[in-house]
Amino acid sequence: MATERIDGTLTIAETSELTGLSPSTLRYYERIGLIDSVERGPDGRRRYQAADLAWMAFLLRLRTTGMPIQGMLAFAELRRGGDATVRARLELLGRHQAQVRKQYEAVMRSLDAIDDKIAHYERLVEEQDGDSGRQA
Amino acid sequence: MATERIDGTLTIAETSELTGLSPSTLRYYERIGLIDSVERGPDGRRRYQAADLAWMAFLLRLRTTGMPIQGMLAFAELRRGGDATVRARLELLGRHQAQVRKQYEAVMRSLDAIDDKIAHYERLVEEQDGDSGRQA
DNA sequence: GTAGGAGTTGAAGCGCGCTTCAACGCAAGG
DNA sequence: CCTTGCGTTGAAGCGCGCTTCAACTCCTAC
Repeated sequence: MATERIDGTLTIAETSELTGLSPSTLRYYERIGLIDSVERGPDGRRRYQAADLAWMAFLLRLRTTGMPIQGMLAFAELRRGGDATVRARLELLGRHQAQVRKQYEAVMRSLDAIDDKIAHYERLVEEQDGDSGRQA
Repeated sequence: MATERIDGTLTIAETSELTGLSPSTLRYYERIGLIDSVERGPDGRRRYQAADLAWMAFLLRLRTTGMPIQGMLAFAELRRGGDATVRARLELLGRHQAQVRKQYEAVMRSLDAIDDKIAHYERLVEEQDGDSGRQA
């Protein structure tokens, strides 16, 4: 960290480093309302707080599990609605989870089938190796 | 099946029905070389054979596990190369599988974290319910 | 004063994976 | 003959999730 600030805030570059999101993506997420408008320093530049980082970490988990931006946006909007929306958020997450698990099962079934294909190819390769002496 | 054909071939509509791929997608896949050029009836229309269906089923498994079209295309091209490419195909599939498993570990970790969030919200909801008598 | 580096904005662009469109062909049925 | 339905083609369009670009503003160091 080149310029350590006395408050715990981070520049966009540092936040980018920590989250793995590019500065452009950070600005993009803010623009579309996925991240609440970030505080600015006296120079007009963004200063990310710990709370922002925590929220982004959560967003990243949603993204990792395949939630589309529209879904994350819906969650972000509920969050802005405060305590009254807790139940709705719970439902949103629950539905997402069920969906992820369902998809995961489909993926695993396909992966098993691919396994079979691999086994098939392995037999082929063995035959080729075995034949190499006998063939022309 | 409205018009059963004496050979076992299928129209594009029937193939679409069976695979879940739209006719447009079937044509698109053929155009980009993901599916080998399909035989035509005397009227110039596509007639899908059993072998085509089997290949598509395999492609769908690759797609379900998140392989991008470029990857499937690479596999399709190897397949056209015949027996000589069996080892390369094996490696391609192996790399893909390792990647899928790795990614799904990340997904599962995120899902666990989301579980925690859900548990957190559930506690909140209980508190709200419990407080409803005591609060204004 | 001036150059460099990090940041800002709005708008345009891009790669992916299809989907849609427009114009046409062909065979069967009324 | 003419409509209906299913198919064909090449080209354009689209939604998603960013990324890139151009023009500008600050601050710091020299």
